[in-house]
Amino acid sequence: METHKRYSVEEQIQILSRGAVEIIPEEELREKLKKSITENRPLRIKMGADPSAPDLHLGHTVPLRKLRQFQELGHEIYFLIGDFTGMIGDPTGKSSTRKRLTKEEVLLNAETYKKQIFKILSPEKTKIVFNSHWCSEMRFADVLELTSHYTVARLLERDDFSNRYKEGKPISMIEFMYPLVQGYDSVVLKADVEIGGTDQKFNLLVGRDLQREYGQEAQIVLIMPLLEGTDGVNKMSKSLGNYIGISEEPGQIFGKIMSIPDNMILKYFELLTDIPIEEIRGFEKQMKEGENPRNIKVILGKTIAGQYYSAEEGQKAFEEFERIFKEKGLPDEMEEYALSGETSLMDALILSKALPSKSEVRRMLQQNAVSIDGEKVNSENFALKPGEEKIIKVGKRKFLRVK
RNA sequence: GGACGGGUACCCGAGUGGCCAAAGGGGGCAGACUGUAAAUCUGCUGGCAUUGCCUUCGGUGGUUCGAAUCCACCCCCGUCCA
Repeated sequence: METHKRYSVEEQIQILSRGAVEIIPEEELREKLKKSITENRPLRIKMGADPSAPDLHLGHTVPLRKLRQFQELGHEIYFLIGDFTGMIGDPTGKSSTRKRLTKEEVLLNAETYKKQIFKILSPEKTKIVFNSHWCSEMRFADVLELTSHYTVARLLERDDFSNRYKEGKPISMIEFMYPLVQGYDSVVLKADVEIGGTDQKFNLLVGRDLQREYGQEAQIVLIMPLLEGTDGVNKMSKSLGNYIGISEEPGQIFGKIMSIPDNMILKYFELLTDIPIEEIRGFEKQMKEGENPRNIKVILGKTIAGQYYSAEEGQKAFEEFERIFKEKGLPDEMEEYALSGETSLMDALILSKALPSKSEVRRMLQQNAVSIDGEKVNSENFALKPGEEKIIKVGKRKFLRVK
């Protein structure tokens, strides 16, 4: 798509260090970039992904956006789907092995990945590779060869391992192998740079060592922070329910952005948008000078929702939001439920699946959380008649249109 | 192969015969206050039902008027010894 604008080494470094926690070592990255310019050869950038969880959220986009920057600078991306390492599971001490996905499952997940990562990456400059291709071909002798290049002492340097070792907790051989396998991927791919979250630092560094052992130039390790979720505390994850999915509706994305704690605003700008750093500094200054952080957050929400849809959609999401929460209005679209006859409020809420149980409905009524057309209601027997359109609101965010 | 410890509601965790739908904390939800922020305060947090019933404490059987609690067998997890 983009014709080759030439970026100088320093320009590249500046772009690439945005948001990065560490570049190990930065000097070597300079060397590589310099060589890449003089030899007119793109660098090979590697990032590994878990084969099992293809529902991407903003947290995943942090390293992906870094990959995109590399692409814009003319480099080549190797997006590695760890279908082989996936059956080990990155060591956490929780479970040492996971069930192996079938080929069909892996391919299916890969398709889902593609659909999502190409919202960020350009397909032309992305190669998708599977590490089972080379890993499952290895014979036992090859595996021994690999292990001969590393020592137990060095593997024990990993926090997770050393802690467990000290505490006398088990470390299974298979998970002990994990960093070696991941590092070996870098050898096979001849990676120049590998990108990963802070939790990946050890593994990525093993890659450097192994490449040297196999007579290659060591890869640069570029560490990106783990993004906190909407709670501002825990890293964003689906299981914690504090995530913002990139496939969610623009209104959802905007609303969720509005609910992040204030102290996350600048970080989100830096890691999730292309807004220039100087401008972000400007926001910081404004807030220090008393600007209501909410207004800055609105810009953030519009920008991010806009990135995955369009500026107009972002604007629309914002207006919708204003209407609902500021002016206590109603959203454009809401769940609908068609009455089949006169129905009590109780039954309508249950049948429409707005609430999961009758006890829950009673609780909500007791807590003054239910209103019909803006009037608080406390009786479960409130009669709803077909033909009379009414809007039921439960709590702050749940709307139901019955007719 | 052996010794010991453990499996309680979404999570952690108390409970060792009835007062247990099960303490406490976390999380979640709702209300107030706000900027759908943070902090704070209050309430709710198995299901059904107009104060009663049903299901739940790893599984299956048993003892008992009555069991999360006692007994038997089994399954699972962890630590240590071999």
